[in-house]
Amino acid sequence: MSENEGIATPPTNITQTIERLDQMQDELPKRLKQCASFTRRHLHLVAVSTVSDMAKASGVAPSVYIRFCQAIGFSGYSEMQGLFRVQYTSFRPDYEQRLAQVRPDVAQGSGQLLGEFAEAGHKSLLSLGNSVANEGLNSVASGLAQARILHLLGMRRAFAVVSNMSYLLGKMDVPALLHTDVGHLDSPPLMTPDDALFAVTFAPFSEDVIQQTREAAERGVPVYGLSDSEKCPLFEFAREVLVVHEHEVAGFRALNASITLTTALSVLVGSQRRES
Amino acid sequence: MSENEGIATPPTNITQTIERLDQMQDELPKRLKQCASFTRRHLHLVAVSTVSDMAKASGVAPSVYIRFCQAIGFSGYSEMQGLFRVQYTSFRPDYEQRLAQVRPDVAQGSGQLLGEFAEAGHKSLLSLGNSVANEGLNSVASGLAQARILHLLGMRRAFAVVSNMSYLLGKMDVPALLHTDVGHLDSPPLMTPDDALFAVTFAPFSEDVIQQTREAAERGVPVYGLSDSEKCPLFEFAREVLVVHEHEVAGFRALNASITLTTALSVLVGSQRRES
DNA sequence: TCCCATATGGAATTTTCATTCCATTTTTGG
DNA sequence: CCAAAAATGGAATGAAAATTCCATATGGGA
Repeated sequence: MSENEGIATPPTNITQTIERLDQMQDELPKRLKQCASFTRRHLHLVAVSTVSDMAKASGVAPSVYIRFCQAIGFSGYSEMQGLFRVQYTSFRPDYEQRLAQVRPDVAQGSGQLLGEFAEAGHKSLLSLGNSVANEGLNSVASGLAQARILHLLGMRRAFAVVSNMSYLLGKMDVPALLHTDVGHLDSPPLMTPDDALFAVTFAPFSEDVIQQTREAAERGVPVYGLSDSEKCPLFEFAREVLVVHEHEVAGFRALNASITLTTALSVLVGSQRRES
Repeated sequence: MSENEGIATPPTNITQTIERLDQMQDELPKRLKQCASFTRRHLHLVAVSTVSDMAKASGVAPSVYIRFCQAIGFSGYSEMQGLFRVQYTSFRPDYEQRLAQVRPDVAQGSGQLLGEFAEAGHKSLLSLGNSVANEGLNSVASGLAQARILHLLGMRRAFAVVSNMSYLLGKMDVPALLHTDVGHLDSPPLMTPDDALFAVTFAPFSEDVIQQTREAAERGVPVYGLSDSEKCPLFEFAREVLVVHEHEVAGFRALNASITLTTALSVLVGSQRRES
């Protein structure tokens, strides 16, 4: 009988749960095996789902799913769910009470620091939604979509942004050229008025990027840009400049808004190109 | 009275929820403000907690917390929780089939698309808070901080991530080397057991990166990594692997969680180095 | 083929949780 | 300092979820 079999020792962490899942996979009856299989593939759902949800998704009755939890060693679904919830939270009501009062601005530990950056990320994404950028996004996209070759230019902090664009555009078969050799002489001749240049530069603005972009504009190349300031020199000669604001933590800025905006932009360019 | 005040329109996504939270912060009574404050800083807990949990953590009675949810515009806690839970359920059976027909979204317009990417960004940052990654962050940071030279490796989508790290670390005078020549022979000899290698690879995993990393590990180089899957081959030979989940829009993923995590990581490494 | 052990699904029960209600406290305006 | 309005916390209620129970189905061995 199932009463006195295995010494129902409940797994104490996710790792143990996975191990037991894998090891019992074979010796379980059909329906219970379904539970094991689905659960193994969707572990993350346990924390936020009810038994009926998990049962339905596994293709079994709720009671069966509970029996499955017990077969694994838990007393029931609740205990298993508790394990997954704790794993997600690391949170102690009693201790947190204090923190609820005051908002510490300075990062202290690492968890703290990651939290601060996540918070800054949320803020950056929020201002992205409010920003004027949205309006210009479409026209920048169509400007870039018409280019024979799309040149991407960005240094220092901006380099990650353009290299991400380069990857995305390449994936969508948009001819894009990531310039890594700013300052060299071989780049300008590559660009023609049939092309387009997308330059990214954040304050303090890279002189190389500005110079290169200015020259391209003077040669008749359509220039578009992304910056974090209205005072960016790009405004002087670019057809359109998108502006994002990245919130900072301890003097450092992540690239959430820039990456998100340029990812959307790249996808737009890709889809506009496909249409024509 | 509270009956006819505010046009109880419930927020329909994370973005709106955060906005409303920020905007109402001031005009709320004391206890409700506590709820807003705590919730704002622990958004990721909503999906996996009960009202009593959230109430206790905010330092208020459960009934108060529910009143807070209603002040925000929700009908109650359940509705609010539902909003935060759906982010986990995005690949349930029903939704899995939709993957094919996501394309049409792109055609809808740029504002739409940007908004979707921003929303996906919020979700990614939330799961970053939930992720087990946090725990390992510290140990990865100290592992990397001890390296003589920190080697950075990542291709395709991951390249933007490591190039951003390269910039940040350079700015903090941490000796970091961004490998752009994966597959060439000159790289391996550069790495010694005194160094450390940080590799980033997302599914489907780049064979070059895996190969290069494996060789380094076999040569005694401490290896750490970042991936978006528990099945990443890096787990076989890395000392520690951080895992993030990026939400996608129309089959494309922005890098919010990855960039945020690695930015925090870089800053941690920088500050740990400065201490020694 | 028949019997027994085991597995299964749905209904019944119990527990937990969300929500509302109300008495008490606190704040606001005069 | 008082009255009226709002806010608060705890107890009561209602809803939903977890768990158990039991009648039925299924499969393996005689």
